Amino acid sequence: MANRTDFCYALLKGRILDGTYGPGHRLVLDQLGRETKISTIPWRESMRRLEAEGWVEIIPNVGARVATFDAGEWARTMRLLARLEGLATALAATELTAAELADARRMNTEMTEALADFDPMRLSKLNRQFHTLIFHRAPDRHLIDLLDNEWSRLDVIRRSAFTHAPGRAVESVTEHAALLDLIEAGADFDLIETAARRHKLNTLEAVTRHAEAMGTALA
Amino acid sequence: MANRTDFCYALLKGRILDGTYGPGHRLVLDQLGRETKISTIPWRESMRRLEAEGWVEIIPNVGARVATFDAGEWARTMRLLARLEGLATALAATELTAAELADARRMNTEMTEALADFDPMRLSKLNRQFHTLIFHRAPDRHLIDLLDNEWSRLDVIRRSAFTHAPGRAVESVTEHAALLDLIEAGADFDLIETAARRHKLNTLEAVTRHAEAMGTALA
DNA sequence: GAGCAGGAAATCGCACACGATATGATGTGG
DNA sequence: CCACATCATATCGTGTGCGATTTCCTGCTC
Repeated sequence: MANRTDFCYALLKGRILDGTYGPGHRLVLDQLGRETKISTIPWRESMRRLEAEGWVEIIPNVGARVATFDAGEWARTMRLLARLEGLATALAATELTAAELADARRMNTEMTEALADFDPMRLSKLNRQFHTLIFHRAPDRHLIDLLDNEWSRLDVIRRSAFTHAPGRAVESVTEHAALLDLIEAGADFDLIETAARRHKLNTLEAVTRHAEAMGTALA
Repeated sequence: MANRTDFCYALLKGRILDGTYGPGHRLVLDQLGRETKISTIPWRESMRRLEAEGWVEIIPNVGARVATFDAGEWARTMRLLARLEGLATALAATELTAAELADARRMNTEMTEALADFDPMRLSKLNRQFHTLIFHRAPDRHLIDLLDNEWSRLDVIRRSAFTHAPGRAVESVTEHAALLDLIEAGADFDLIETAARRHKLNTLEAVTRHAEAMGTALA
């Protein structure tokens, strides 16, 4: 622990991401301070940072609470992520080593297994790992940070809004394979960007269609 | 002034954006505190927020300094902005009223005047206003915040790296008009997104080409 | 003169204390 | 019974003070 502010930040963010502090949960400074024997100041500072990142809302003189996302936020995040990840994937394409691509292929194979085992939790984790492995090689630190943030946001939203489309996972694995083929073949930048964007948009559209069929408004 | 933290945040950010505190400028807590009769705590909190937004770098136990962007940051930001603004413009298209579109047209006309007057400052301001007017109508708060941040980042970077391409402004005005035509004609979402993205990428490519011709590495 | 130990100065990090503010409960007039 | 002023309580906001850490300077050793 370099300093307490970082410790508080990590603790809060961890608890928001893992659901311990759900949407709307009040974060009371004194309370956190008493529980941890850390004064309110590091807590307060960590909350400022979380606020700027969009995880917490602070109302002056009233307090902080964990951000709550409305029903449309999942769709909006996916829509944005499609563009960001399209770009990052195309940028990463020429940076990925053969070993990394092999890793990605392995993950995709594991996804097939998880699919056969009806293990959606594992599937979701692998999916994120797969894409994270790729876009983390994009030579653009800022873009990577944005992507990490949006992915985390998706995870939190998913807990409250059950987003799912039957059969989509199978297609997804196929699209992953096709994407890797493009990258290995040294395909054109725009081609890879479009494929990666399309991949995310396909999920978004599948889920939207399914939600509509179930009579649930999503946006 | 609701509270001092917000005041400090606004002051710091303003001075970073207007260049008073240039890249690398050290932000010493005690010093700011003494100058303003505000204790270090609000300063420190405002810096946490600025750090999360990417304007300031804080090194534990050492201090904060205004972020410095390397030569490639302008290009990376434009590259990202192209995608974000493409999306936002397409989203905004159906939201824009006739009055707002008329405003946008007027701004574009003013740009022609500024162009004739060789007034690059005014040109740049109008250009940002033009795009801001449009993308602020996108029904996605988070996306708008990201865009505002990236545009500000551009402004700061521009101060250190003089980015320019002769003749590009003329084309830009033409492309603006074409973009407005598409929007008014109720063109397809993808068409507008592509046009808006292309518009930004054209600037990026023009500047890159010009920089290369001048022998200046940009990326 | 290079390298390292020791110490001074600058600055950060954080606890504590108390004033300021918001919110909800209580009471009063109509 | 409702509207509104009053007050109690919870919680935030921030000034002050001091210990902790880093940095840099100095001087000793070889």
